[in-house]
Amino acid sequence: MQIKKDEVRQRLLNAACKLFVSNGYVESTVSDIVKEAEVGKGTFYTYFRSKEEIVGAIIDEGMAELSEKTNDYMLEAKDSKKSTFKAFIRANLEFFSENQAILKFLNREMSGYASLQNKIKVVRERYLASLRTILEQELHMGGLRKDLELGTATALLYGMLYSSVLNSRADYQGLSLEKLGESIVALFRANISNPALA
Amino acid sequence: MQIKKDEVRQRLLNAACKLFVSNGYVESTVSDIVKEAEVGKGTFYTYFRSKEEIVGAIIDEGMAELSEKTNDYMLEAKDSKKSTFKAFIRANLEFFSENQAILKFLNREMSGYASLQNKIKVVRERYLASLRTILEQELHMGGLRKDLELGTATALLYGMLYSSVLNSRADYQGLSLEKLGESIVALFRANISNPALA
Amino acid sequence: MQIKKDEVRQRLLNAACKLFVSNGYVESTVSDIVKEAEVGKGTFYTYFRSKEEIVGAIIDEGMAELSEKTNDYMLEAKDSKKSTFKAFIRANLEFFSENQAILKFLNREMSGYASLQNKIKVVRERYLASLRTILEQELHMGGLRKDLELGTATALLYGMLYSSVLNSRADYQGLSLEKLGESIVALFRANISNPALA
Amino acid sequence: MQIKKDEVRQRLLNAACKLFVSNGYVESTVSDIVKEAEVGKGTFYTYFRSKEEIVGAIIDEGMAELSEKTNDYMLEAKDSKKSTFKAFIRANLEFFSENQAILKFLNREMSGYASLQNKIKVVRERYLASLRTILEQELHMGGLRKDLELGTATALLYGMLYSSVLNSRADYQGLSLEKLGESIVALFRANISNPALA
DNA sequence: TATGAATGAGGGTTCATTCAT
DNA sequence: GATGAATGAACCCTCATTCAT
Repeated sequence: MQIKKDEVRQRLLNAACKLFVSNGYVESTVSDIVKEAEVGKGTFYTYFRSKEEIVGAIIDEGMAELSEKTNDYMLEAKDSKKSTFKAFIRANLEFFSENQAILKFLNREMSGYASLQNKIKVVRERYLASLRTILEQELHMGGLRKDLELGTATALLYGMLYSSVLNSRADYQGLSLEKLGESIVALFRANISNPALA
Repeated sequence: MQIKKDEVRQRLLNAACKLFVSNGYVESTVSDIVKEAEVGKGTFYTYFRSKEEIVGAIIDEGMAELSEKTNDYMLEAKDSKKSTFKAFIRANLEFFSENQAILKFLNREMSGYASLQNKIKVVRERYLASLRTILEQELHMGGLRKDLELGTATALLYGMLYSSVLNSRADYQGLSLEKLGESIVALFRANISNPALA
Repeated sequence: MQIKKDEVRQRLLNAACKLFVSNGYVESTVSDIVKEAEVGKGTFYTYFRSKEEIVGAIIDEGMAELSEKTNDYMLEAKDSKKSTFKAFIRANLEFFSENQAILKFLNREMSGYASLQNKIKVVRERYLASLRTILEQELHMGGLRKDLELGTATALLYGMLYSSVLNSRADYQGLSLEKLGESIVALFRANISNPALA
Repeated sequence: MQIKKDEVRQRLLNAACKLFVSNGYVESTVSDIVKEAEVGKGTFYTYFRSKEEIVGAIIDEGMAELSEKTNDYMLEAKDSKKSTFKAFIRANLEFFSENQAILKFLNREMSGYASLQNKIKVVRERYLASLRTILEQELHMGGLRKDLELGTATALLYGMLYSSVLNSRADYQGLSLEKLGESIVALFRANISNPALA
């Protein structure tokens, strides 16, 4: 019964995610979701108190996955004594690329639904903290230029990653994740040609 | 008559913009807009054929203003023989800062309303072209590091400007536009320690 | 001024009639009417108190014309000592044929607008009275079968004329007014087996 | 469940029919219909996709019923070796009297609603065909005067039935369906003086 | 627990009518 | 008198949510 219950919940979650991503939150009705999930309409309300609540659940799921992956990448980088910064950037771009749709959806709909605002804010702050941490580490290892204040650097890194994901497919088809990652790292590197700053 | 007419139109435009920004497009009803604009409900349809149309009008107005300002800044920079790049970055940050709300709205809602998609895409492409142009000019003047491909640089610059605006107020209250602008320029400069380019 | 005033009134009347006939009453807006009449919207209300009132005016105009024609026909028939009955039937069919469009409109929309009901009822009663009169005359002249009560006969005659108009063009293209008129007369004639009357 | 479902549907159908007849299609709002049917507003759209669709349903249901009744009457008349013509006329008058709405629809009270035009046209043609058939049968049996062409007779019969019903209630309260039916039959009879056919 | 018919608040939009110019 | 911008009541319809089964 527990198994069955969770299976239905997951079906609803998947259906909602799929529809939200392709049609947007407002244009995806509860009727659409239960039809996609192949359950009765009333069943939706057995698992989620409201349509808004299921978005929260989707975010939670996504962030859990992101968190897990990020940790994996960082551990892996540490183990292999590689640049955690470069690895992190690359890992994030890849993750975002894989989850582009849901990220676009979250970005798109983050305002306008008061009850979602807080959740999304928390999520972003957590993500920014992880960016800051990795920049801090890299700074300590001497790999970064020193003319940037950490907060500023974090914000700019966030912006680059963020827009890379949101716009990449549509506008910069020529840009590979590889190239983007390298360019971002390069921008933060002290100065590759100037040994005094390297 | 003409004056009165445009005044009402402008009131509706302002009201819609304000509400779209704070509540989102879907959550802002025509009833809300006319209440905010202090006109009758039917009056909305004297000036705009539909709720969707007013969004188009908002974008048009905003882009006209942006275009005008950008041209002004570039001319001014050329006249004073200053770095057009630095001036441009600063000008854009300022403009975005002043029009943060509408930019947030546009970013947020660009999907999900098919009829708006095209307009927004065009607008973004125009903006990206202007970024590319300014980077190209700076590159010719030897002020930019040469390890970045132009397309990549454009994308990253866009990302930085973009997220700076979207997130600055809420999350990085400490960051002044001044500092942000300088940091962005610095990231793209060939060599920060070279006083000639500073 | 009087002339001008009436000209505008007539333009509105014609425009309304044309639009009502082709699009129906509900689907013809006051905006449409004033556009067709090439006057300002407010002008409509200088000449008619409401949209409903203009329908009344159209009916009045039509009935005045019908009344005039009917009288002419009856006088003519009396003068030439012909069967006023046959002449009347024929005259009515012709008149209906010429005014088919507006009659269809009136028939179509006669219900549903309380304020029109009365006017149309009066008009129909006046018309029925004229039918009754002509049948009465014919009866006195011995030209009609005697197994029909006058009221019934009037109602049935009305029905035949009525549906002839409403359906003729669309459904019975083969039926000439000539044939229809003769058939109707024949039905009411005293005895078909009487060759003299056939 | 099935029973309940159809009961609500039928309540809506009855309410709509009643209101359409008394107020017309345009003046009968969905709100009116659901109020009359004593269901919630949304319930209307559980059973009918639109206000227009319920008209189609009314026509379909009505015509099915008419068809059934007509067949019954004709069979019964045949069995009892009575005049099928007389029975048919009487049956139609009775049915239309009870189902005035159908007749109004048949006569396109609702023109201007393109999607209904076709349905109504088809229905009317089918009905006219049935009138023609019954006249043909009667003709073969020698019960009808022979000076009428079949098409003309059909059109005239339609007109008599039509206006008898539509106008009887309002205008000729004195005329019973009985009397009307007899008069119509008489008009078409070969020879009224023949007591055997009277 | 699962269901889906029932619900009604609220949405965008239309249009007859008014009234200041 | 002529105008058309302004108006808001009323329309049809949607959909998140409830609840009896």
